[in-house]
Amino acid sequence: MNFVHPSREDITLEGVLSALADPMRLRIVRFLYENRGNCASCAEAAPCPKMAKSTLSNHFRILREAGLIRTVKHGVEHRSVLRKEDINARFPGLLELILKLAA
Amino acid sequence: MNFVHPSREDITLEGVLSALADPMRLRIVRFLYENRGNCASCAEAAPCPKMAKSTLSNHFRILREAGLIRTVKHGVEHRSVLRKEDINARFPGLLELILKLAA
DNA sequence: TTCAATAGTTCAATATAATTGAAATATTGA
DNA sequence: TCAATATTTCAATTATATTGAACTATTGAA
Repeated sequence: MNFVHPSREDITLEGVLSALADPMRLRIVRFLYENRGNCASCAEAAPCPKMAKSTLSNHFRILREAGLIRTVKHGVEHRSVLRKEDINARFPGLLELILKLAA
Repeated sequence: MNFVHPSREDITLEGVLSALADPMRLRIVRFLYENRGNCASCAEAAPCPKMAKSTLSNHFRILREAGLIRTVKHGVEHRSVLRKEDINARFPGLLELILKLAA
């Protein structure tokens, strides 16, 4: 169960936009952003308590495949960080603007 | 056959992002943007020649319902304009940034 | 070491959305 | 009146999202 992450160059605008177009995923990203570089488990970053685990897991997979987060195993948890540098290198200002506008 | 457009306040970030997350729709929006306020028929703004008419029509519907374009009948054509002012009033800088980054 | 608890993932089923060809609608010009 | 044009609507197919249930991996306690 090791995760596949796209390299920085493989992050696409289409992928980023469609990942962020979902309100639940945007809330996950905001949480990670405000977590300032710290990892968070899926449960910690969950956008709402009543969401099915499998749905949450799927949202994390979409964020991961879009290149927005990086996930590593850490004991029984899977911890994710926002790939802020990669996203800003590829699409400068986009992440911050979207988070600001979604406030 | 008159079109329903959301009012400025009803334009949502989610709607705008998911409308722009499709490469064909992004090309339509780019075309309209570069058209500088001028209307364009569906056929003129078509992102690729081989796309089915019904698919194109559906993309215009999605753009319209997201509040990105305004469409009016003009003879046998349905002409669309980008709702630049409305989008910028609601989400300042977003449209220009996405178009720039997608360049 | 065994076992239960925890955290996520995968699977299969259902529900929702996108794509397309074909048929329908509306407008104009001959 | 009729054919041409531009686009929409419809129905079928295909793709994507959501969920509960079963599965996997890791840890901590008895």
